[in-house]
Amino acid sequence: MTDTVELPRSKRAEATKARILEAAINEFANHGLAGARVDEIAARAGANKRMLYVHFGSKEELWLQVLEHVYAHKREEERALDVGNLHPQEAMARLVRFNLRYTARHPEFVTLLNQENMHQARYLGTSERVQALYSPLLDLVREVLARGAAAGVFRRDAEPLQTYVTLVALGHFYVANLHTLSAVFQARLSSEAALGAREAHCVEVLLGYLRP
Amino acid sequence: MTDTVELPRSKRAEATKARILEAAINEFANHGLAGARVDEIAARAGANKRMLYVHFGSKEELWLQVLEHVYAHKREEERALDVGNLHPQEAMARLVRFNLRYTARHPEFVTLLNQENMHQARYLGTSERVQALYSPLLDLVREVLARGAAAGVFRRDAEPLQTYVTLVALGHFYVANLHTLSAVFQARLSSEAALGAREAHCVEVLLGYLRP
Amino acid sequence: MTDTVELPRSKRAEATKARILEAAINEFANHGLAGARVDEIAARAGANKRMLYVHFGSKEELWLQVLEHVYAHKREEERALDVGNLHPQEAMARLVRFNLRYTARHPEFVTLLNQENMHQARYLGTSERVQALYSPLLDLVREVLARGAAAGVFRRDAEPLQTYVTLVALGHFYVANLHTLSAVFQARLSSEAALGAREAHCVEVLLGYLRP
Amino acid sequence: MTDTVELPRSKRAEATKARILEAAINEFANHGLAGARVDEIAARAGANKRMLYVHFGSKEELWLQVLEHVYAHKREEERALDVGNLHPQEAMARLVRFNLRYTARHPEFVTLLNQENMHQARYLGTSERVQALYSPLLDLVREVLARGAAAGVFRRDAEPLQTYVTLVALGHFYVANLHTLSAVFQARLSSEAALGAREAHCVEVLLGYLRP
DNA sequence: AATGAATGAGGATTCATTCAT
DNA sequence: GATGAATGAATCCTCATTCAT
Repeated sequence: MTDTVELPRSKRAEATKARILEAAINEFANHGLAGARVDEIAARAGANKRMLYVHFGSKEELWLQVLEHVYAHKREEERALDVGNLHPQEAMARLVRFNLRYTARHPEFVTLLNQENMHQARYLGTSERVQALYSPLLDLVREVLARGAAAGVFRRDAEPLQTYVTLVALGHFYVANLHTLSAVFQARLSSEAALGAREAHCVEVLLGYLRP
Repeated sequence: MTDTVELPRSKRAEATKARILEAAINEFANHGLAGARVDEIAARAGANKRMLYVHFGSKEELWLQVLEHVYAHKREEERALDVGNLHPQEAMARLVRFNLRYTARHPEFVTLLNQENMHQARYLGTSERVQALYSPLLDLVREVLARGAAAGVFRRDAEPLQTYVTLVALGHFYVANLHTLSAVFQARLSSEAALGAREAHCVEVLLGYLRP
Repeated sequence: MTDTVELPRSKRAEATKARILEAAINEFANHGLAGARVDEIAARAGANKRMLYVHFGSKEELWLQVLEHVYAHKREEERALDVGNLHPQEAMARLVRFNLRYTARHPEFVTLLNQENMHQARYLGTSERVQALYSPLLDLVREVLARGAAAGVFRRDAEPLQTYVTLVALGHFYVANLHTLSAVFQARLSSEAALGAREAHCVEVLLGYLRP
Repeated sequence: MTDTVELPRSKRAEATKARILEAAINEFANHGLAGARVDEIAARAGANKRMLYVHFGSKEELWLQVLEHVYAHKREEERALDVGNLHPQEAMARLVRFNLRYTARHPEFVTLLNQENMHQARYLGTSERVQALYSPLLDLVREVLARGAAAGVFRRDAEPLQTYVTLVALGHFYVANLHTLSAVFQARLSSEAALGAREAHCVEVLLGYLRP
């Protein structure tokens, strides 16, 4: 009996496809759509270049699937958040921390998004799964804001969408600009200490703003 | 001994170089370093491709000069800001608005920065003019924070660097993600109305946070 | 010791092979040897690509079998012609008409032949069934010419081979160049009317020439 | 003084383009559109592959230009024909011989035409120079037919277009099928003797048909 | 006999860069 | 300083063919 059980045929193909996607996320995140190399992706995936085309059709379609994948992944983690029985302020702090930490753990999300924005969302615009991109986090923000306002601990004029964008921005920007900020301020902002400090600050900002 | 006087290059050569830089900013902003085409830059500049190499040496060196140029441009406008005789809250609001509006007016700044971050600031890291990148805005933030704290209208625990980063993030993120946000929320966030609303919100967030 | 009796292959296998051949005729006729796609042939045949290799060995061998097949098919129809009891002139007219109509009904014959000529008959040259390619039509022409000459209704100096080639040429060329002729003369030469007119003309030419 | 005078710049580019076209005619004639290799064309032309794209844009556009070129070349030679002061029969014989000889001297014309027909004249169909393809030979045929009829040496019912097609077919088919005919009849039809015999026969056929 | 996955060589096309004038 | 032509290395993609069930 051995562990290296031969995968059933379709499973094996599925695995190849998954490895290619994984490698593509990496390559695209590091080099962008134009800078990424199809050969490199295949090589890193330990797959034949042809398979990339069998499974994804073209570099651009692969790009789209990568985008959809990282979006879906973040949405999934957001969906798993449960702040329903936390005090509004603690709940909001949790959301802020989650976002910052997720972004720091997944810098590829930031890079890919930025690239797609450079392309004016041309690819996402054609996605049929675009609706799946809608953020559960926005709903959570909305709900927590309402609870906080009702409880009198939050100001009543905070708009959910703006607040959501701000919340996301606080984490996203820091990660997105880690390198240039570090260069300009000659600091290692990616250290856990720096990240922790940033996290505390972001919570302060949002809760400070929301004070009634 | 001779002073290394700047040679009075022919006006025409200077103009050609300027046109190439201009075209490069555009091309790089729209397509990134890898996606940009040297032919296109030369064509748009109405210059011979060879001139690009005469003036800039290589595509990568041109990229670096573009980065330095857009950074310098923003710093220049920041330096022109004068909030010294404004009330701290009005001064801070002014800084927030300035940053958002500048970013909105210069989306290329955002795109280029994001690209450079993807490259882990490899090019800026080698820049000898990096010190010129240091932000006057940060000094302004520091000074206004101090004035506000002294006057008792701002909290005393706001760190200048964190506050500066937050201030910049609020504008930058919005512009950087205009397209994907628009796609996801099916809205035209680039309208003046939307931008105005965002501006008001950002001011609210920062001033709300800074309340003692 | 066993006789190498032809194994009664499964009916199913036989059918698969036939479908592949059919699909190959089409694909080769439309795209030529180099332009034809093995994947497409298999797909059109509703067969697995592997089967193509099992039954035919390679794309080139398949090409040869296709050639032999279409040649054999024409020869078969020629063999079925019976003009023995027709008056020489009517017999010759019949041969002309047959050839033109057959060619029009089987444009793939023309295309495949042309391709093979481009290849300088490299594949047919290696065929072991080449003798099967000898044309019964030539024998018919020879015989009718002889009868006509004997009867005094045909000139006596018409050489059978040249006459055969001319007869074939009259139909073949028209079909072979249908598209470019149509383009150049801006006419729809593939209509039944046009084909009928051409048929009448060809008969006129050959019988006119054969007048004593 | 040396003969290898350096060509003025644009002349040199022109020469490169011409060499590429020349090489392309050869490669396309021998291998067809799909079978031709761009690398091979460039190599044979002694040119860099890139130049092919600079001058022609793509393989398909090069194919079109090749077609237009060979057509134009034949039309030019046809235009140079002068049979106005020959006796109708001699004039017609001259046209037949010219066509057969031209075709034999330019087998690439036949191959290319056949290929384009296989593609259903897709490329010529998009040509803007299609009108240039109209055949002066057709006009000559028309004129000679009229003169012959008027002089009472030709039948009066010969249609010019049909007669033209027949005339062209007689030569074209022979050249087009030289290889398969040789294979089937085990003869060397490309010898001068065979060609001469074919020429005599073709003249006989046409003049025989045209007898009143 | 049949299948789906995989392969590696090769194909058209594009790129940043340099040469010759 | 400026130009048009040229270059060779890559880049994306495709193909006929084979492997492992």
